Formats: sequence, C-alpha cells, structure tokens
Amino acid sequence: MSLIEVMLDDGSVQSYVSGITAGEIISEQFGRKHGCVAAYINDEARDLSTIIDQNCSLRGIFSDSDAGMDILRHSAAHLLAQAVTALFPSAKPTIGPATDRGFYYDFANLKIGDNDLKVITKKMNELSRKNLLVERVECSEDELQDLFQANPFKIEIINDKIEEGTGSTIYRQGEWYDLCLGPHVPTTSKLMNVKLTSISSAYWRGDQSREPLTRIYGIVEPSKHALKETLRRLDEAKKRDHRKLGKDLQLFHIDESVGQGLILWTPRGAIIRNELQQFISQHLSRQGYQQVFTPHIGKLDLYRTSGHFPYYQESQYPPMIPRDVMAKLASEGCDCSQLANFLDEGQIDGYMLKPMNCPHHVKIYASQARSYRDLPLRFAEFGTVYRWEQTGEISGMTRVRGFTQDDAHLFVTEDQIAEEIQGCIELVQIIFSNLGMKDYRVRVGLRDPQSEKYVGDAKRWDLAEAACRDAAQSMGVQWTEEEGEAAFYGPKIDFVVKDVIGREWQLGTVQVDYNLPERFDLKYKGSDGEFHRPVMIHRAPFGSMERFCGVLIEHFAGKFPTWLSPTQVHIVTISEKQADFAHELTMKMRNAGIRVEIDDSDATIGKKIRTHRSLQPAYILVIGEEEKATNTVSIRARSGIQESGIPIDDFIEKITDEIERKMPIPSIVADSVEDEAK
RNA sequence: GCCACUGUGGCUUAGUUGGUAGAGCACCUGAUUCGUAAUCAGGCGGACGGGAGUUCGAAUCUUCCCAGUGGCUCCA
Repeated sequence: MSLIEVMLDDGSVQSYVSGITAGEIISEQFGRKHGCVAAYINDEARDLSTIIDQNCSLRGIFSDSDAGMDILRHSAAHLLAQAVTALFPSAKPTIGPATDRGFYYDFANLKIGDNDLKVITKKMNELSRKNLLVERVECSEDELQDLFQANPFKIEIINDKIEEGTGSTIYRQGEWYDLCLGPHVPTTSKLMNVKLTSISSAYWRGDQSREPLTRIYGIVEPSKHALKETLRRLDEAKKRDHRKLGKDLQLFHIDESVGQGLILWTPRGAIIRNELQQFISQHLSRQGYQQVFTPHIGKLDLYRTSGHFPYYQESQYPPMIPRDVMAKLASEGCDCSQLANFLDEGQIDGYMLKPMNCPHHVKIYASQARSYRDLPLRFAEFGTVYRWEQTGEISGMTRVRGFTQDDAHLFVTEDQIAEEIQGCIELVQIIFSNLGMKDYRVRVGLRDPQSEKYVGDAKRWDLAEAACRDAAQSMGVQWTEEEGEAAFYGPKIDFVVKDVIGREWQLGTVQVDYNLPERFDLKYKGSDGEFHRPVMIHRAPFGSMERFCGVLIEHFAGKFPTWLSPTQVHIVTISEKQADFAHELTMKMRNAGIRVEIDDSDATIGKKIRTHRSLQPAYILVIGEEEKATNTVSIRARSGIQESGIPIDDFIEKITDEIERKMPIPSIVADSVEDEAK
C-alpha cells in the first residue's frame, strides 16, 4: 500500500493511501455535507469518484461557484433525459447542456405539452430520490456504436466528434446512460431541487434543414431554499418586464389593428422619450451636430443604389407601387413573379418605407459641393425606420417593425475617423453613466470571412475594422471581438445590455462605413485640389428609442428618476376643503415646469395613495388642513417614507434642482427603502 | 419563417364530461369629506381573438387565419 501526497486548496499537503477517491478526501476535509459536486484534480475538472493514485493537487468544485452550478445543471439535464425516456420510450435524446441560467435537453420524436412537465418533474424527483450512483464508464468506439445504435443522433456525434479509434466515456445512472465527457455529480440525490420551466423547439445542430427537436428547459439549485429563491427572483424579474409595466404605467400600447411590432407611444411614455431626446440633443449641439429632417419613404432606386433593396429585401416592408403603374401592369396580364422581377431589375420604380436613414442623409451631403474645410459634417435626426422582422421575433418594444433611431451620419476624412468615433462613444457613455446603466458589454462586430452578405472590398473592411478595434481599445473598458456581427456595409462597436429575462439587446452602436460613400460616389475637394472620398460613420447612442425605453423601463423597474418620470408629482387632498389650495399649488408647480397631476376627488386618502403610487410618480404630496394652514407640503416618496411640514418653495426649489441635475434617484425624501405591496 | 403553448368586458380572471357567461379592479351615479396601500351602496359594460365547420345546441370539439408568450432561426 503506497502513500501519495495531495495538495489541498488551502495549500497544505496531505498524505493518503493510494486508491482513495477524490470524494473521500473532500469528505475528510469538509465533512460529509460538503456541497461539493466535483473536483479539480491538477486543475482538471473530474468526478468525485475519481481514484487518486498519484501525487496531485485537489480542489473541490462547489455548487456555489459557476463551475459547480455548471456541473449540477449538466447532471440535471441527464436526469431530465432519463425521466423523459422512462416516460416516453420512443423519445430520442440528442444533446443536453447547461446554460448560464439552467439547463435544457433536446429530444427527437417527442410531442408533449405543458402538463407533461409536471409528470416529468415528478419522475425526475422519483429518480433523484433513488439516489442512483452516477458512474463514468470508459468505452471503445465499437462499444459506443453498439450502445447507441438505436439513436442516430448520438451515432452522428460519435462519428463526428470522436477521433477514430479513441473511444470516449458514457455516464450511467441506473438503467440509463448517456454519451458524455462529464464530470457529473456523484449521485442523483444531488438533483432534488429541479423545476422544468418551459418547452420549446430547436433544430438538430441548430440547422433549420435538419430534424426539429423538442427542447425542455429547466433550472436546478443545490437546495430547496436556493430553488425557492431563484424562482422568486424569476418572478420578480417578470414583474419588471417592460411589456407588463408599459401597460400598468400607461407608457405605450400595441394594437393588433395597427400592426404587429408597431408602437403607439401613449402620453406618459411620450414624455420619457421626449426627455431622452432633449437630453441627447444638448450633447449633439455641443459636439457640433446639425439637425436634419427627412421623410419616411424613398424611391426604390435610392435603395438600389444603397444596396438595401437588392440585399435585404426580405427584411423590408414590401414596396409601394403607384396605382397607375399597377393598373397598367394588370391590364398587361403581369403576374406576381413578373412584378417581382420588374422590381428587381429596376424596370418599374416605386417607393419603400425606409429601412435606414443613411441614404437620405447621404443625399443631403451630396446636395452641395463639399470641401475638406466642411468636414466633419454631422447630420442628426430622430429618424423612424421600418423593418420587416420575422413574426416570431417581434416582442414588446425591444424587437419591433417600426422604430425611431437617434441616428446621425458623420462624413469625415480618413484621418478624422478615430477622433469622431471617440466622440460617438462618448455620447453612449454619457447616456449610460447618467442613467446608471453599468451592466453592459462592448462588442466589436467584425465581418464573417465565410459569408457573402457583405458589400465592399476587403481592403476597406480591414481599414474600418482596424479603426473600430482602436477605438474600442482606447475606451478603457472590456470589449470583445465577434465575427459575423458586423453590419452588411461595415464593422461596428455595439453596446449590448440584457433585459430582465436575460436576453441581450444591442442599444448604442457606432459603425464605420466605406461603402455607401462609394456607392453614392460621394466626394469632397481636398486641400490638394483633388476630389477625395469621405468615410461615413453611422451612430445611434440610444440605438432605437423604442428598444432603449423598453430596456430602461426594466432597468428602473418603472421607477424613473424624477427628470424622466412621466408625472413627477401627484398632489392628493385629504378632503374637499383643501381643493382650492391644492389647485393653487398645482398651478404654481406647473409654472415652475414640474409635471404635476392633482387628485381632489372625494375618495379616502388611503385609496388615493394606493391609486397614485401605482403610477410611480417620484413624489406624492398629501395636502390636508395642516399643510393648507402652514403653506407646506407633506412629501411621500416611493419608498413610503414621508416627511411633513416642508415649505412649498423649498420643495419646488429642491425638485427643480433634482430635475435639472438629472439625479438618478429621487432624493428629497429617502427613496431607498422598499415596501412592496404584499 | 419554424416548434410548443395561450387568447373570456379597459385590466386581472371563474367557467366541471358542449346547453346561449360569473367575479374583482377600473368606469358612471348616490351617500361619505375620511390624514398616507383599496369607505359603502347601486349601475353601465362581454355573445367569449376572427372566419368556416361538427352538433338540436359551442367560450368549451375540428380547421384555417390573426395576435401574444417561450424558444429556434434571423436581426441592415
């Protein structure tokens, strides 16, 4: 019996009898309830059942770490597949990875509904309770072929992923086994606290031409308490979903008779949008932007030149063709496919809802002879664009078919690019920091070298991509490069944030474009007397007003800073006797530029508070006999904290200051304490 | 676009095996004038997303369309 030396994670080196398992060492170290799911052996993640027979380092992987949760989730996916195949023997498991919030498993040949989730969960719990040992088994390729012969998906993985003649491992729990590299939790009892959340679909290997699969999503936590907590958090997140809050707070409306993905900004929402636009406009004039206005439509030929119509037809609203042209075509017996051909070939022209503002701005540039002395030229417009998004993709305000970009196009010389990108990024950062949006990532979107969808030559692309990289680098924040995330005309720097349910949305964006100037043959006269080609920079710090507001609603959970609150102050009276005083007060505050709403109805004060707080004004002022007598107000913050006897002028001065300084949190009265309705 | 699920008055929602819809909030009216999360009473309002079908009879079954939700794919 030989001894081996193991270095533990506290740095100490202990001797053990060779042949001990990793799990046994961990149990010695942390006790039996160690909450450990696997271990790093020489920094490699392995099962707790791994036998230690030589000197090594050993570090437990606990379920409170990302790596630990990953293993727990992956194991839960196995348990899910075990339960599903037990209940639906014809279902064929394909793959089942962990995600950063839970896990899923994709099955072929499985048709289930929501009700089945309960049954499957029950089965999972039952299997979990059996405390099945999760065993790793090394198999040769032939053995694998044999074990999975009934499952063509697994066979495909074996054939594709496993090197000829090397074999791999399976994990076995009870009767069930799956092709897997592991590691996994030691027993199924670790997987008691699971919840299956939804059913959806996917395609085998993400390829629409391959088999459709049924995907089951779930979450798992190490303890009952943690599961409950996670479910509660998910529930909380749902409450701040902008689609719900948008309705509750009367910020926007989507009406099916207007159209899918078309936002109707209701008065309260319009205020928020307007404030944001005014806010950015200040910075635009400071940075030397010039405002322009352009129409919502343009001729097809314009978009033929820009490349939008030929390359992105399927994501645009269909063209509008003049009536007389239609009538003539009809009388000639023209069918739809001929019509499409005529449109493609440019034999007939029509109009299109603009998918982007740039062609219009390009035409403004081209409307005059430009000299290098004019550059950079910066044309800004809150321009509304229309895009034919796929039906299944449209969602709330974040993915829509008509939206307003806080757009601008900068026409610059090559050596102005870097500085101008800097200015654009500064705008985004001003917005984000002002609104306290810290949780975002920066992505430099590059072209996918495999794809044909991009316009322009490679040399230009290289230059533009280099410019974006340099700009990102000089920002001093973390950024990543992603191939295939470029616009079709150029690379870009995107600011990406997550919504409450974890979906990522691109907000601010800065894009470098060598192509449109080329396509439209834009020029400026240089100091050398020769014509040169300007470079365009597209940028939208908010991205789209719709998407930005959607994300912002969730960011603030509907509790906007005072300057953005649709109504900043709600005045409620205790009784009819203070009505006159309250109206005077309202007028006084409105004259000071404060958005005030008044309620002098005969409802009880409790009722009024309840009604008005649901609209989340920054402050509610309660006006009773005392306030009237002393010319003061009683302030109630969203937190429920109140302060009485504040002189009116005092309050007006403070709130005006708060609004002007765009304070992120109303702070005349403490807003920090939450007393959520039960 | 694909897969699954959902769709009842402005909002939230009940509606068992098919027999022509119940409620709360909101709204209106009356009473009440009451100090900080819902005063009391009465009333208006829906043929159940839309069309077609099965049936003596459908919100409840079938089918097509529309919209929403969760995903997939796609996102200039």
